[in-house]
Amino acid sequence: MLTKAERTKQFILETAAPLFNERGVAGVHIDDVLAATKVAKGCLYGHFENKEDLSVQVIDLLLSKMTEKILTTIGQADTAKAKIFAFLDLYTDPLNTYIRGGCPIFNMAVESDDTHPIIKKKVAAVITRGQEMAVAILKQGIENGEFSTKLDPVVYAFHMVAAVEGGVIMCRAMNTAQPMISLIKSLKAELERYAL
Amino acid sequence: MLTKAERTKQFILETAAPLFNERGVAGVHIDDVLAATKVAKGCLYGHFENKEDLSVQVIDLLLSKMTEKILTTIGQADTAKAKIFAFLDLYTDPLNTYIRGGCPIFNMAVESDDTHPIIKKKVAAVITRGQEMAVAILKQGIENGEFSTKLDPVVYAFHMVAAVEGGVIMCRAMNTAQPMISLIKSLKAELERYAL
DNA sequence: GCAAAAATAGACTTTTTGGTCTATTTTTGC
DNA sequence: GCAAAAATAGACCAAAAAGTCTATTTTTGC
Repeated sequence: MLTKAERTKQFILETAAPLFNERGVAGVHIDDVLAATKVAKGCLYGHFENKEDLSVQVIDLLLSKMTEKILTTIGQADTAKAKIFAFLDLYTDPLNTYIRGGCPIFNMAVESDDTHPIIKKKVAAVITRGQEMAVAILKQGIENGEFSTKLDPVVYAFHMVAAVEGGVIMCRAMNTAQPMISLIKSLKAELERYAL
Repeated sequence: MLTKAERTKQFILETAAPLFNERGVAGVHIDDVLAATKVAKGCLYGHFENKEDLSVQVIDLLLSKMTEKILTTIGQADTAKAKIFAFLDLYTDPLNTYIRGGCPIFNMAVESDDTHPIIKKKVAAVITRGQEMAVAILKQGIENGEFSTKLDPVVYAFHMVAAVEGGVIMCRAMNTAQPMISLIKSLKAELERYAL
């Protein structure tokens, strides 16, 4: 079992995570975190060196939560096609995301690309590993006869993630989830054109 | 001709624009703008009420520059297909964007969706108008026999923009422009499947 | 060339934010 | 039940950021 101190630290991270996801690193202030957690300042600074330290650990949590969510989702499907479809279905409700504020991976990608090399590197790693995994699933699908060899896994993997993540951003900006339905359908149809 | 005051104000906006695009509203400080423009503080505050005022006017400039860029680009093409292709080709180099820092529309969409209703509204309007325009072009293409009636303009327009913008974010995070080539090719191929 | 307009330098104030410190209280886990 | 660990309240400090003001210089446009 976790010690009280470890539990408190975890609680702070979990509570701060949606704040950072919604407002970005530059948009969150220590007082916001104190207000959200209702923890005393001394307590917070007992667990984190400074805002930078807190930010990086929050981003780590956000990224690992998303990764885990995706992994367990596709882990529950058994065919390559089912895995990809299950992944796509994760994006059906962009106004009400798994973690409040949209997809943390892309939120952090946008904020960090010109400002925060440490976070940028972490985000790049997550995106790259995600692409590799999607590619592996699609290759597997080709090998076991689910998909035609005409399917280019690298191209489809990139296209799929780019579309679905771009779609989330558009939907959130326009305040409507509706376009995601046909987008996901269209991405599924695209893949199905290579089904055997 | 513009008065000196008007030219200075415009100069400040133009110089501050890439800063805001790279760092976001919360990430830019007045001193950054002063350093970039080499203008005196009194001068800046003579042209803008406060940071909020400056920010909103910078965002207006960013959005209108992008809109204008897209409009002139597709304006130079004459068929519906050529217009769409010309639009897609705008995204070939995500590491070296028209305005430094990526696409301002999506940068601002991500930052503002949970934080800045005024900016969010402006961004939503630009995205919506963009979608309407793409749809109009595609409909035109169907009417004049370029595309089959099986093409769904609304679905394709959303899919196309979402993919290409999501692709830009991924490429910038991973520091590579390469995947955009095949993404754009793939979006063009998708459209071409409806060509008559 | 001159008066008005614009910009400068930079000191100054205010507000916000980040971070420290201490004495006290609460909680934990044996 | 008790000592150690953890958390609190909140005063305090430091630094950063926003914004004001003034006296002076530069520029503009007739």
